[in-house]
Amino acid sequence: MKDYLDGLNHAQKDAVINYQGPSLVIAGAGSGKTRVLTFRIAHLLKNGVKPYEILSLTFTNKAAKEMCERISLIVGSQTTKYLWMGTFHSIFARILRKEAEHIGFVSNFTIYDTADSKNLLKSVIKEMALDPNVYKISGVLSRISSAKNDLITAEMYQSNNQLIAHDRQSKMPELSRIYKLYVTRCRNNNAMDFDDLLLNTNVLFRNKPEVLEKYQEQFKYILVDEYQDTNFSQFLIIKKLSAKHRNICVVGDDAQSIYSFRGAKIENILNFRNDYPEYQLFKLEQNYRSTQNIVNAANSVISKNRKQIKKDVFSENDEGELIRVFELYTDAEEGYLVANKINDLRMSEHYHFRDFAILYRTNAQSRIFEESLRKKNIPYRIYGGLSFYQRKEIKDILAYCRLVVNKNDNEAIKRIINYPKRGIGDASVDKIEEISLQAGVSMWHFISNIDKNPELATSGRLMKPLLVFREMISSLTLRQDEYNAADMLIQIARESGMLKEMHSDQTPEGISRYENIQELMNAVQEFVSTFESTEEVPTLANYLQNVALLTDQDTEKGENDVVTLMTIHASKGLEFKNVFLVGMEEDLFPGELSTHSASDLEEERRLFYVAVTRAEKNLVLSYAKSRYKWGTLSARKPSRFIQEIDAKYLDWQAGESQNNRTFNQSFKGRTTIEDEKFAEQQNVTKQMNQTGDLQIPESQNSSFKTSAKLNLKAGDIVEHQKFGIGQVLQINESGSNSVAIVNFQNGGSKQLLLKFANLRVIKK
DNA sequence: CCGGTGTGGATTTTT
DNA sequence: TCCACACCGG
Repeated sequence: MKDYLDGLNHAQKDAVINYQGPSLVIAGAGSGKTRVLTFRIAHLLKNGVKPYEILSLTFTNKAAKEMCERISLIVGSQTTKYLWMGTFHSIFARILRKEAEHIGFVSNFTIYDTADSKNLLKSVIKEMALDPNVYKISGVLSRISSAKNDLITAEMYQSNNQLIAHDRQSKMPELSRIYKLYVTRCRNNNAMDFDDLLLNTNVLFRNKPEVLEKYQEQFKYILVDEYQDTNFSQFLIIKKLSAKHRNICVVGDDAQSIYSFRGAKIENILNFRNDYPEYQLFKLEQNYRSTQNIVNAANSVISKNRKQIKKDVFSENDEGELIRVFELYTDAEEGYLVANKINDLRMSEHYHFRDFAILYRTNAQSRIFEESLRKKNIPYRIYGGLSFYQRKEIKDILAYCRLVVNKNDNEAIKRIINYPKRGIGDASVDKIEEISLQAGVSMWHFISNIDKNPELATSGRLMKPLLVFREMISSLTLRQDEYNAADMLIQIARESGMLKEMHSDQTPEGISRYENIQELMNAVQEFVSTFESTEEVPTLANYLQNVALLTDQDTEKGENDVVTLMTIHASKGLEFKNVFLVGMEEDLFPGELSTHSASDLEEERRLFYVAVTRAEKNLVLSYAKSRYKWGTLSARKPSRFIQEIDAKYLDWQAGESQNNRTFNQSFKGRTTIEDEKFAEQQNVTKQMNQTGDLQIPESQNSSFKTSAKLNLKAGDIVEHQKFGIGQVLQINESGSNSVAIVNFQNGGSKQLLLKFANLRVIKK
């Protein structure tokens, strides 16, 4: 008996040691899925399989990294280093770079993220002189994306009568041509979008059987995590790669398939038995995470779905508390309740803030909870929103890097040719693009030859800045292999003028931008340092290779003790001692979505299941009987899914304080709570208390947007959207701009350019 | 380069 | 209703 297997239960162990042939591991929520996956790989390695013969695919970098670390603990990091472990996109990007010439790309191709794709698509639609109100960027892009995920190339699209008919019916007959031109432009730019990484891998394997064979031979064992979330394109890659050895292990839970809107096909996991008839089935059914009540309640909901693989998830933990359902009158009341409950539980059970999560269906729902948490001085962190790599300043500086590495990247050049401003205006950029497109060359090619064709410079004024720009980029390009990525980044930041631009901007936004650049530099420095013991050189090109595939979660900082707010989608795979599932009204969640087919309903039910199974100890469901949406207050009903939970697991409670509180249902304003405590808060003299904290009453009519006309004076208390509460120390008038120096509660004093500041006045 | 005005869109989003 | 954006005029 090998000791490293001892900690596994029977089912887990079975799934680990039977590693030959196709395996389907159905892993119920909280059943130790990652454990099985890591131990299975470790077990393969212990049984003499070479690390480079193992291909292990995940959906997030975080999952890959975590798994790698856990395997290292068993077999050592020298071995795991050679595993092919990563996200679908990063692994196949790696293969595509290696084999780029087989499909007509250059190895240094740029990976376009969604924003890049949108920009490109925008200019395609403009180029084709189509009405952008008819051809909406996001709609068109999602059509193209789903075509790609179904492996329908532009050529196939064109000759697919059904699709063409559909487009004609939806009044977008040009979609097929847009798709084609978009693909052409990507190719011209030597760029691939996310979907291309998968599509082109399929194309590569289809067109070059000898290449496919090479990888089929190499990857003797293939493992796929979260198999229920794979799309058709991913499915086919796996199928092709595993065709030779047929040692494929897929792990997942059909009950947690919640990404169909992104092309995920639950059928992939449901039909595994048909694709690999000789498969072995392993079911992990013991849930180690949650109390019996939570597990049983979750089961009672998901059992109503038709499309599913039968399993019997159970818990041997304590029976636990009943699930509490709170019916409240308004969202403000809901926020108040959640904040109160967090404090109560924290006091009575000694939980940390990080033991709490507030989960909701859509990001927009977070606001009311932010407010209520802030009022009670409960620290929190919102996940979602703009990711680090999506920030303008980061995208800008990376665009410089991209251009240095890939001269065909027109999207990059357009982004930074006049940033910081150097006198090459929009009209000139359009002209340059037009001429170079007609000439069939990249914009960079045109610019770098501008002195040979001076007559092409649209105006004499343009020549000089173009030459300066060319000189800067050329000079950086020459250096790119001499210096490492970190040094290059600094040089780019300096020589482009970006650093200067950032530095001179002393608004809080400007300061934060500067800090972001700094943070990027740290990340690059870290990347460089991982190369220390290797012979490879951490060039800028190397760094750029996967940067588009990084997301915010990968740069996660050390975890603070804070309450977590996120969407249910984002919570997948995580667990919390106490979960508040809020906004559980029918129209938000769900049943009455605009499109409600039977399978949509089932997916919503799975989403609900995912949410419920995040909780370990306490689960609170809440909904408001009335809620503002788009400015209108209307009556709400509880989500049908609450009723679908077997009633014996529920503890219904009306608004907690009906005894000592009266509810104002006249709905004037959003606050309808009128209890002593709250009234007290309203009357609190708005000043700093001993600890320097502020007790802030909800101000009724002030909003964040009228900052330009605030007329602040020293001594005023203000609230900034990002920086929180502070007191104005001083106002400086400089020309037409007023600058306030504000002392913020947390984060010291900052200068605010009032024009830009998202301020509201708390007290004059 | 700005500020004012008009318009359209308002699920979820691991890559 | 509330936000981001495109557009226009000074």
